[in-house]
Amino acid sequence: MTDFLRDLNDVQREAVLATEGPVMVLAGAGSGKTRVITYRIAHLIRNVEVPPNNILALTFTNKAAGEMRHRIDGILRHGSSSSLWVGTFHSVFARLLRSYIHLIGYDRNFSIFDADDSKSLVKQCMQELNLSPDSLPVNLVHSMISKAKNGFVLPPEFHRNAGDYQQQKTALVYEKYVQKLRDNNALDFDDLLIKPIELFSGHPALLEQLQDYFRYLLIDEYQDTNRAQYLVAKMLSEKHHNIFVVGDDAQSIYSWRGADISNMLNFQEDYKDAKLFKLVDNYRSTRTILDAANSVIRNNQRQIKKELVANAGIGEPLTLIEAYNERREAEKVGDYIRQLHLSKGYHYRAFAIFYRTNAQSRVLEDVMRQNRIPYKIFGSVSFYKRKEIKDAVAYLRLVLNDRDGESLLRVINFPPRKIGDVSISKLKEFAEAGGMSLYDAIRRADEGGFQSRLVHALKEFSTLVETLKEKAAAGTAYDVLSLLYDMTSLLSLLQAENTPEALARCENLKELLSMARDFSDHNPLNSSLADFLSTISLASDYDESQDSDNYVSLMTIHAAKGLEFPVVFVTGMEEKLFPLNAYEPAELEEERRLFYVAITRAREKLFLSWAQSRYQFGQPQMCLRSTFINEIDPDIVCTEGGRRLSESPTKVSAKAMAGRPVFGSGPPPVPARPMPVQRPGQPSSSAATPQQKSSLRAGMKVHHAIFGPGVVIEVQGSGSKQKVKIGFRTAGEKTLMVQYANLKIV
DNA sequence: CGTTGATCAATTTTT
DNA sequence: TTGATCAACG
Repeated sequence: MTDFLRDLNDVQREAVLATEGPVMVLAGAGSGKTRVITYRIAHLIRNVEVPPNNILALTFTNKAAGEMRHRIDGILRHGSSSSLWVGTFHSVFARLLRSYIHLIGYDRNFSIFDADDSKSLVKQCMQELNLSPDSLPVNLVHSMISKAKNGFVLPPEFHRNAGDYQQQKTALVYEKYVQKLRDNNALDFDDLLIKPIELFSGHPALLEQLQDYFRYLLIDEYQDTNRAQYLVAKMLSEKHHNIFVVGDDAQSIYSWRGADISNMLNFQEDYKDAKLFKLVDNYRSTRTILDAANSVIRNNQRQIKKELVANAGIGEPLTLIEAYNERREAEKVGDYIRQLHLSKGYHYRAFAIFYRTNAQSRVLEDVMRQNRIPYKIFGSVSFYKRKEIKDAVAYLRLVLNDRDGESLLRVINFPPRKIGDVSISKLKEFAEAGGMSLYDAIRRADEGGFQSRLVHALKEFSTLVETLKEKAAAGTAYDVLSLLYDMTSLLSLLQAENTPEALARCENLKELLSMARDFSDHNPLNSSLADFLSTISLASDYDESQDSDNYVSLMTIHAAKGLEFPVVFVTGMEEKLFPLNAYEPAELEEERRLFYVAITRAREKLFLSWAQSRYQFGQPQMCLRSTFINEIDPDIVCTEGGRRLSESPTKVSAKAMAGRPVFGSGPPPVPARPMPVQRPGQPSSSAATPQQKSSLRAGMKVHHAIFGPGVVIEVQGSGSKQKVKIGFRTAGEKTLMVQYANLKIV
């Protein structure tokens, strides 16, 4: 009966069996965290005989939720996970809110605004409040509001606590923003966590009903919960106290998004009589890799002390790759991959290349392509963020919820139907004056005193939407979408453009259509437009499981959490890149946890690489090796030559050179090793131009690739920001940035 | 009303 | 370097 529990080690089993009361499992990297949580659920169902629908398991990604379901089905008989509540915080609460949100004055067909939508709403609020984005950047306001929401700080409290100018103004925007969301009958991502709290506080009977229903609450990646999530979990578990959380404080890497590691550190105070289990037996990595991880994380103050214990052999030392610049770095990584692939038989899928920032992926990608190494970049532009997809989805949202002004504005002139900014502002005024939503204003366009051409265009638009609404009432998402494509001739318009981009967009739209069809097929009971929209609003590309294709994986370290690879390259190990500008000790600690995550992804081999110089914002910058390298025991790190770091003669101590541009106005510093020979046919980098730059003088005759011949009138500034005003024979006067102008002196 | 060119800014981003 | 945004044109 309890056969499956034999797969667990002692601590894991105890954690699984402690089914009653609060439990926290501190699960180090690779210690079988998912295993514990899935086995516990299986145990609850099989042995404790808890009905599956009384179990709620919350994760952070859809992928993790899917994985969990899959593994539970593997332990129990297939399909037994179907009535379990397993999902992300966001998707589970979105689903609950569809049933109960009318209690707090929303319509059940609320739209879910993604980050772009909410940003544009913030922008709109700021415009209405006459706040210039120069003194108060939209992004800052948006992130302050989001942080406030994640911390469950509502507008009144935010207003009270607002200190400086920015906070005070943000408080005003925040109030307006909340009001506008309501007018749009929309929730942003953060609302999906906050609204349940508001709902439960105002409706204790409902809360109690749910407390009894979700008798067993399990939360994965607890170190990443923010205050709102903490509160909602606390509310749900208040009655029965069966809250089970799993996490690793050392892998908390989302504090900048409001994740609060205190939730984990204070668990035992928050939940009286909480049991604590520590999983430190690692089943993933070699001892050397774990030694490296342990020695790095030891430098953090704020943590629960634990050291991972290896079960695998000692393994090989880490390899430190030092390269002249980021291009060489990428080439070296490519060389190692090819060599390990050819001589040691590693599949391409065994390799992962990590980087701190997305910008670093470009060179790596170039080099992989040149070397014919199959690769895949994770987390580039999401499918759902593509313009054409957002446009099509906006139609669907509007059909479901015609108060959704964001969506309306997206599609009112898509495909183009001659309704421009001017018409839209007139329409807005009309709506404002009549206290209507924009869509109502459109429906009553003939009363607005608009030009008849505009009235006609608006009527046509509302007829389209109304027809789609009728379809939505009876049909599936697929039906609505295909009718939309038909009525707007979307696909043929794109095909007519006949550019590669237009055809790609066309393909994407077809893909969306087939997704809608799949969705209806797989969820015959919940295939309404609302269900489809919820699912895709809360989906991301990170959910894509790695299929069996054989490629090298390129991703940011954030995206790598939860994954593992036999061979890992951590690139860009440089000061100010990794750790990325850490102004406060807490930030440095988070960067260190990120490094810890990177290290612990590796099973067998770990390479760390850095470049002495790297282009940043188009400028080559001198780089210093990351201090994180020094935190690893030098006995377990080798240079490419095979020497232990501990035996290496020189330690770079070039603090004085920090941040200095490689090619400034003065003579270029001598590189530590000879410059690589410029390959023929390769575009020369800016290294070739400094002499020209500094030698430009007024009166010189120059030649420009586009504007042709001209004479220098004036030289402004120096160095990288140098500009030059040139009178061209044919093109007239122009002021150009010297570094990009590519001028030839005649 | 839609296109072009200048200007400016630039982490990480589970949902 | 890229990309996003906005003013000035056609």
